[in-house]
Amino acid sequence: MPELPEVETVRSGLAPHMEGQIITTCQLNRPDLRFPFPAQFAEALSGRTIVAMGRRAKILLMALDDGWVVMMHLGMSGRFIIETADQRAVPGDFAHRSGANPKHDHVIFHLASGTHILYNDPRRFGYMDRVRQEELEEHPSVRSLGPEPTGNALSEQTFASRVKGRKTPLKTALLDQRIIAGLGNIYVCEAMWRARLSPFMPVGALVGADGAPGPHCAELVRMIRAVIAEAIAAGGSSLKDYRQADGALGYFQHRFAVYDQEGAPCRHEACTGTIARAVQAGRSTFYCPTCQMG
DNA sequence: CCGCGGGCCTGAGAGC
DNA sequence: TGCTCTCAGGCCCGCG
Repeated sequence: MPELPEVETVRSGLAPHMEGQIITTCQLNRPDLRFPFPAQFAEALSGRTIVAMGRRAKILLMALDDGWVVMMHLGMSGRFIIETADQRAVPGDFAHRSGANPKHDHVIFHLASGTHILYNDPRRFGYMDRVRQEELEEHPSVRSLGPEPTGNALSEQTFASRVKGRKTPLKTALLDQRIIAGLGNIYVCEAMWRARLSPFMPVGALVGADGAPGPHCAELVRMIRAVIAEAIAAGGSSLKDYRQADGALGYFQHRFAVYDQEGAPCRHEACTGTIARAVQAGRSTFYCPTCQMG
C-alpha cells in the first residue's frame, strides 16, 4: 500500500531507532515473502552496525558498516513496528502493534539496544534483498527507476523526454516507475486532478512536436511535486493498514480531493462536476470528468 | 514497443 | 451468524 510519502515517513520514523545500532540477530520466521530471502540473508546481518536508513522510490535502504545495503520493499501491506524492551516486558501490552496480527511478523531485527524492529506483512507482496553499495544502481529493482519526484531530479524537461511520442494514457504512464519513481495510485490520481488533466489523454500530448515540454507538462510536474511534499509533511495517508513506524496514523487521507471520493462534488472552485471512478490497467482511477479535460 | 488481464496473498466490508 | 463476492496503497509475467 505504501507509496513514496508513506515509505519516507517510515524511513524517518525508523532512523532514530536504527542508525548507529548493532543488529544482534536477524530472525526470519519464514523462508520467503514475495520472493525467497537470498542465501545467508539473516547470517550476513548479525553483528553488523546500521550506518544509515535511506530510501529510493518505494524501497527502504538499510546501509551496513560492511558495505552492504539491505533493500526492503513493503509491497501493499508491509509495516514496520518498533518494539522496545520495556514494551516487551509488559505482558499484554500490544498498543505499539496498532492491531497488527503477530502471525504476520515475518522478520525481526534484534538490536543491541534491546529494541526489536518487526516487519509485518499480511499479504506478503513485499520483499527483502541485499546488495553491495556500489552495485545498488545495477540492481534489477533500481536499475530502471526514473527520477524521484522530490529534490531536483524531476523537471518538466526530464519528464518530457521520457514521455515524448508515447500514446500510453497519462494515468498508466504516471504509475510506471521507469518514468517517475515512487508514485502510486493515490498520488497519481490527486496530481492529475490538481493539474486538471484527463487520466485518459495520451501522455505524449503533453510534449510539443519539438520535444519541448508544453505548459500542461510544467503544471503537472509542479502538482506532482506539491502533492508528494504535502503528503510527506502529513506523515503519509492511512487507509486500512498503513501506519508510521511508531504506530501513528498519517493524515493526508483527509485531504484527498478524488481518491476514494466517487460521487463527491469536485472541489475545484467553480466546477460543478462529480468525482467518478474508472478502471485503467485493472486499477481504479478517480477523477472529475468535468474539469479534467486536458 | 504497447496495453491488458491475471496472478501473487490476506483481510475488510458489503450484501444476502 | 455466516456465507460469498469484491476490492485493496505494488508489481511481474505472458498474451495478443
